Amino acid sequence: MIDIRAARADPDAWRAALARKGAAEEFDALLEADRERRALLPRIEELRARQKLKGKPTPEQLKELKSVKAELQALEAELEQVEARFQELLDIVPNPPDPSAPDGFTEEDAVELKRVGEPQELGFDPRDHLELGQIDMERGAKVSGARFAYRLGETALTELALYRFALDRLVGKGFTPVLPPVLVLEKAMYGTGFLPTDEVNLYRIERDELYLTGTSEVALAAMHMEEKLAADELPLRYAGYSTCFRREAGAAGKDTRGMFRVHQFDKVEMFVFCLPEHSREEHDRLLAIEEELVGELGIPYRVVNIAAGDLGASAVKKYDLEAWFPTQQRYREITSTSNTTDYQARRLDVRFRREDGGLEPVHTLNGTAVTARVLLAIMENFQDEGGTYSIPSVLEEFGALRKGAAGPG
RNA sequence: GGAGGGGUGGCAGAGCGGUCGAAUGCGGCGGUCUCGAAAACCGUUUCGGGCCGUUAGGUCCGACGAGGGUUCAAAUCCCUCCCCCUCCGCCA
Repeated sequence: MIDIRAARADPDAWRAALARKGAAEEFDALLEADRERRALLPRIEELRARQKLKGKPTPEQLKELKSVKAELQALEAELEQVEARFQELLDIVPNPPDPSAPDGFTEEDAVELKRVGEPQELGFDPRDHLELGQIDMERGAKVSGARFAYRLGETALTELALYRFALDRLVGKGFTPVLPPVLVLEKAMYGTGFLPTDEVNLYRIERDELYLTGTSEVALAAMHMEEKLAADELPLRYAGYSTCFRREAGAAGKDTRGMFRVHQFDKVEMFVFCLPEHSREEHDRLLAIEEELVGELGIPYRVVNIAAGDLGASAVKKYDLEAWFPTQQRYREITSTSNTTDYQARRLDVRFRREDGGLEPVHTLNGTAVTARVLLAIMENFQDEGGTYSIPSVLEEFGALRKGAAGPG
C-alpha cells in the first residue's frame, strides 16, 4: 500500500506518477475517501470522549450517555462504510513508478538496455527442449492435466544441478539459503500484493484456507511480516529454492508446447530487505547477479527496462533478463527483478528502527536467480546437429552430466 | 485425533466490569555519585490514528491473540475463530 500521508501532502506529483500506471482515477477516489474519513473521525472521537465516565453515573447522566451512544452508533456505522471503501482503494492503488521506468503500458514499450553474447549460427533447423531433453508432457497431462511436466534421467539431474549452482553462487555472495513453505495463509498473499489483484492465478486450498505460492518471494517476504528489524541487521539477503505453482489463467493458448509455461516449476529466488536509501543500488546489484549467473552459463541474453504501465502493482521498476531461444528466433524472459520499495513492507508491516528511534517501513526487492526456463535456454542454445546438447561446464560439479541425451526417454 | 493449560508492554508477570495503557521485577535510555567503572539512588521508557502548531510540541481517540456480542462503561462477562505449550494416540 502507498503512504497515504505522503500522498495527501503532495497529491499532484503522486497523481502524475500513478497516471503512468493508469491508476489516476483510483488515486482520486482514494483521496476522496480519505477526506470523508477524516471528516467523520473527529466527530466520533468527540462523542467517545463524552462517553467516558469515572464511577457510577447518576440517572441524569445515564440518560445523556444513552443518547450519546445512539448518536455514536449511527456515526460509527457510517464510518465503517467509508473505511471499507478507503481500504479497498488503498489495496488497489499501485506503487508509483520510478522516474527511470519508461512510459508505456505493454511489453513492447520496454526499453532494451543491452545485449550480451551472440546467438550462435547453428546452420541446421534447431530442435526445441521437447526434442532435446528427457521431458514427458503426455504423461504429465495424463496424471495432472495440461501444462504439467515430468523431467527424467539426465534432464532431471541437470535441472537440479542448475539450482544447486545458483544457490552456491548466492551463498558465496552472502545470501542465506532458504527452503520455504509453499503453502501460505491469505495474509501472506495479501501482504505481498498477490491478493486481491492476482487471485485468478493462484491455486487455493479451500478446505484449509491456504494458497500455493507462485514464487518463493511470498514466503520469503512474509517471513518477517509484523516484525521490527534492527537497522544494523539490514540488508537481509535470502536465496529461496522452491517449487512454484501458477494457474496461468490469462495465458490460454500461449506457449502451449512443452514446459516453457507450466503450472508447476522450480525456481531459485533472491529476496532482499534493506534500508530505503539503499534499494536502488540493491536493485542494480540483483540485476548484476542475474547477469553474472546467465553469463557464467554462456547463454546469449538481453536486458530490458519494463514500461511503467506494464509493472505489477508493487514494483516501481523492473528489469527482465531475456535469453535467446533459437527455435523461437527471439529473446524470452528467463529472469526478472523488481524494486518494490516500501509498498510490500507497508502491507506486511515490516519496519526497522533508526538510530534516533523512529520506526519506518523497510524496502524490499526480489529477483529470479534461475528457473527451469534457463535449462530450456541451455538446451536450445548449446545443441548440435545430432540432437544432443552440451552442458555448461560450471554445472558439472553440481551433478550435471557432460552431454544431454537425445530425444525423449 | 483425544485431554488439559495458556495468549497482557523489549522480556517476565499482576490485574478479572468504571479511577487500568495497565502494578511489580528485569532490561533499555538519561542523570546523580566516581579519576573511570560497578553498585546505589533519581528520572524516563508501547504502538497506531485524528486535530492544532512553521518547528519543538500539545490535545483527543483507538489498541491487553483476532472478530462479534452484552453494558451508559469490557483487559475483565458471553460467543466464534486463530495461535502457542504439556500429556496421550496416530503418522513420518
